[in-house]
Amino acid sequence: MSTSRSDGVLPKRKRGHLRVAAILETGAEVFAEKGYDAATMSEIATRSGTATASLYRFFPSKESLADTLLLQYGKHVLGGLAELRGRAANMSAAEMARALIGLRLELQSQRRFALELADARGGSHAMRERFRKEILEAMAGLLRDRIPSLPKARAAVMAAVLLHALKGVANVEQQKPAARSTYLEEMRVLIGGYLASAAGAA
Amino acid sequence: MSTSRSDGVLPKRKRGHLRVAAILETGAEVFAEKGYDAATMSEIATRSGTATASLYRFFPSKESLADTLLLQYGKHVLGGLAELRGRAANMSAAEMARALIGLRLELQSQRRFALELADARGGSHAMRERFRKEILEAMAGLLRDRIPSLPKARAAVMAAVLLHALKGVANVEQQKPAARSTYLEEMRVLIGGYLASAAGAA
Amino acid sequence: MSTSRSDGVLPKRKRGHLRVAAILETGAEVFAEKGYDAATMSEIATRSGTATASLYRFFPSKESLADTLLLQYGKHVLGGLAELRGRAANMSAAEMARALIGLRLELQSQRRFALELADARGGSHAMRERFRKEILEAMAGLLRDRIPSLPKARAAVMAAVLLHALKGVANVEQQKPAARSTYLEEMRVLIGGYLASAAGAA
Amino acid sequence: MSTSRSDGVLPKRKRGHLRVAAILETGAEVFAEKGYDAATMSEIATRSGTATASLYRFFPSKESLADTLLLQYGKHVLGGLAELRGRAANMSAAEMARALIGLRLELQSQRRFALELADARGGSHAMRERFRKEILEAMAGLLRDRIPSLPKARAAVMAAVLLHALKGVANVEQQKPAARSTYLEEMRVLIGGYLASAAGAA
DNA sequence: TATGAATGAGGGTTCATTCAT
DNA sequence: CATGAATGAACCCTCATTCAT
Repeated sequence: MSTSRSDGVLPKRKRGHLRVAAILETGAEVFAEKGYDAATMSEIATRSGTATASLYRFFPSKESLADTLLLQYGKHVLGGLAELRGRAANMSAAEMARALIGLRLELQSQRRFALELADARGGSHAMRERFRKEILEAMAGLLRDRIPSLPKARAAVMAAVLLHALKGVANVEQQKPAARSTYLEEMRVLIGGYLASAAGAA
Repeated sequence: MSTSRSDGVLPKRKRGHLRVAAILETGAEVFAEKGYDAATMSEIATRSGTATASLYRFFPSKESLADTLLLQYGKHVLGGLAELRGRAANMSAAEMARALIGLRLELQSQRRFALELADARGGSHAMRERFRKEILEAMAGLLRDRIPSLPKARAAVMAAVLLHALKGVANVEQQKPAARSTYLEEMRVLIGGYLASAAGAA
Repeated sequence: MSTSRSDGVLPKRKRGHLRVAAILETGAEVFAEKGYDAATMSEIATRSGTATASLYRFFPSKESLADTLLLQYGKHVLGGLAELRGRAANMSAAEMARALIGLRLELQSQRRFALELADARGGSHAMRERFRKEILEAMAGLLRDRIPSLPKARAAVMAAVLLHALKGVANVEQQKPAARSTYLEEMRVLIGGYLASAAGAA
Repeated sequence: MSTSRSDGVLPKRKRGHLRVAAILETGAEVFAEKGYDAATMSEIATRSGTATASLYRFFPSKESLADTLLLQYGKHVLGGLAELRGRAANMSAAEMARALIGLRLELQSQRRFALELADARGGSHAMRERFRKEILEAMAGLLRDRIPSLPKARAAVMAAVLLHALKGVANVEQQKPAARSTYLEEMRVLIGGYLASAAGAA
C-alpha cells in the first residue's frame, strides 16, 4: 500500500491541501451515509464547500475518491494490526479480543467513514480486493504469531471468520445507548471464545 | 381488512400470479447481482419477460418491489426460526450452531438471499427496520427457549451478536472452493462457542 | 453496407418511426451547421421536438446517430454511383462530369446533411473509414468501366483525386447567387478535363 | 496606429516572444491533431510549458488563439502567392500547377497547416471569412496576371474552383506511401488541366 | 508577474416513472 | 389491460475562463 496517488493532481499549496482534506472527510461521511452508488459527487462537493469541478481537480473520478479513502482506511487498519502484532504473542485470548475490538472502535470513531460499505460496493474492484487481501494476511499473521503451530491454510480461513466477526463492532451504533457496553462485552465473548478455541485446536 | 392495497393491483388470475412470481424471482436475481442501486427496473422487466409499464401495475415503485422481496425473505427466515424454536430446548450449543448455519445456507441457496444486500441499502427504511426487529426478536426468543434464565435485555443484545455472526455464512462464496467446508466448520466453532458460553453465563 | 442497426431499439409503431425520421433529419441539419463536436444532443432533441432521453431510445450515443446518418448517406451515394455505372461506358468525359456533378447536387439538396464534415470528424472512425473506402472503390470501378486499360492502382489514386474534386460542388452554396451557375460550369470543366486526360493517358 | 491591442498584452521582452511563439507552435500542433473543438486550452498550456492562466495573458480566448494562428497562416499563404505572382506571366499551365502544389506542400510541412482544420471550424467566423476572401483575391489576381483577358467575375469563380482543388493536396497523407508520388502527379494533372483550359477559354 | 486553485455552465447519458395507443 | 414511447430530473465529468496568492 504505497503512498503515491496516480490520480488527479497533488495539491501544491496550503489551500489545496485543506481542500483535499475537507473533500476526503466529507466523502467518507457521504459514502457512509448513503452507500457508494447513492452518494453523489455534487453532494460531496456542496457539503465540503467546493464546486463539483474542484473535486475533479484532485480526484479524477468518483471511483478514485473512494479508492483513496479505501487506501487511507486500509493503512490505518494495517498500521493498527502491525502494532498489535508485536504484543500478540504474550496475550491471552480475552486480551486479544479486547485489543482487536479496541482497534476497531478507534478506527470507527477516528475516521468514521464506514468504508465497510465501500468494501462491498465502493471504489474499484481491484482496490477492494487488494485491501481485503492485505488485511486478511495481516490477521492471519497475527493468529500465527500467537499460535505458531497453526497451519497457514487454516489461519487464512480463521482470519476470514475473525474479520467478519470484528465487523460486528460497527453495529454498536444500532444498539440503544443503554445496551452498548453490554453489546461490546458480548462481542468480546464471541471473539475471545473463538480465539481461545483456536488456541486449543492447534 | 379491506380489499384495497396501497401497492399495485391485486392479481386476480393465475396469469397475474405467475407474472408477479416471475418479477419477484427476477428482481431477487438482479438485486443480488448488481445491488439495489445499480439494478434497473428495465432490466428486471426485460429479464422477466414483462413490459416496463406492466411491472408498475404490480409494484408501484422500485422501492416497493424491494420491500416485497424483503418481506418475502423475512417470512422465510422467520418461518425457519419458528420451526427451529420447537427443537431448541433439546439441542446442544453445537447442534444449535449447526442448525442455524444450515438454515442460513438453505435460505441463501434458495435464491431469496437477494436481500442480504437489500437489507443494507434496499427498499424502505421502515421495512428494513421492521424486518430486522422481527428477526432479532425471533432470535432472542430462541435463545430464551434454550436458556430460560436469560434476562430479556441480555437476550436481545445476544441476538444482535448472533445475527451478525450468522451473516458471515454468506462469505463462504468468497472462499476458495477447497476452503469452503473448513470455513463453515470454523463458523460452527464461532457460533457454537458463543452459544455455549451464553449457556454457561446464565 | 447492410441495413441492420445494432444500436438502440428499432421503432415498432408509427409514432416511433416518425420520431426516428425527425431525429435523423434534425441531426443531419445540426451536424452540418455546427460540426460533429459542437453539435449537442440536446439541441438535436429540442429542434426535433423530442426530449433528450428519447433520442437515446433509438440511438444509444451521439456517435451512433452520426454513424447512422453516415450509413444512410453512404447508401445514397453508392446507389447513385451504381446506377451511373451502367451508363458509364457510353459516356464522354464531359457527360460523365456532368452526371457526377448532378448526382452530387442531388444528394446535397435531397438529404443535405453535409456529412462531408462528418467524414472529417463525425461518427466512429471505423464507420468513416468504411464509408470512404467503399465510395472510393465504386469510383475506381466507374473509371475502369470507362477506361478498361486503366491499371487498378492508378484507378484507385484517380478515384481519390476525383472524389476530392467532386466535394467542391458543395461550395456552390458559398457563391453569390449570380455566380452559381458559372461555378458549376467551372466544376464541369475541372472534372471533365481530368476525366478526358485520364482517358488519353491510358 | 496606437500601441494597444485588443487581444492580450504585447510581449515586450524576448521572454514573452519566446513564450508566445511556443504557444502558437503548440496550438497549431494540438489543433491539427484533435481539431478545434476537441483541443483544450489546458493541453496547449501544458504541452507548451505554460500555466493555463499565463496562456490567457497572451490570448484572451481560445478563439483568439485560433484567429492568430489563422492570421499567421494566411500571411504565409498570401506571401507565397505574391511571390508566385511575379513569375506567373511566364509560366505554362503545367509549371503553374506544379508551383501551386509545391507551395501548398511547403506550407503543409511547415506545421502551420494546423489551420486547414481551423479554416473549417476554428477561430471566429469573421477571421475565417476575411482569410478566405483574401486568398481568393490573390488567386484571382494570379489568374488574371497569366490571362489578362479573363473577366474579373470569371476569375473570382475560377479562383474558388482552383482553391478547392488545391486543398486536395492535403490528402496525400491519406494515401499509401507507395502511391503518394502518383497522387501528387494526378493532382498536377487535375490542376494543370484546369489552368490550361482556362487559358484556352479566354 | 506567474501560477495553483476554483468554478459556472454545459455535455453526454441513464433511469424511474408516466403517457397514450 | 398490455406495451411501445416519452420524459424530467439527475448524474458524472469536462472545459474555458477567472481568481488570488
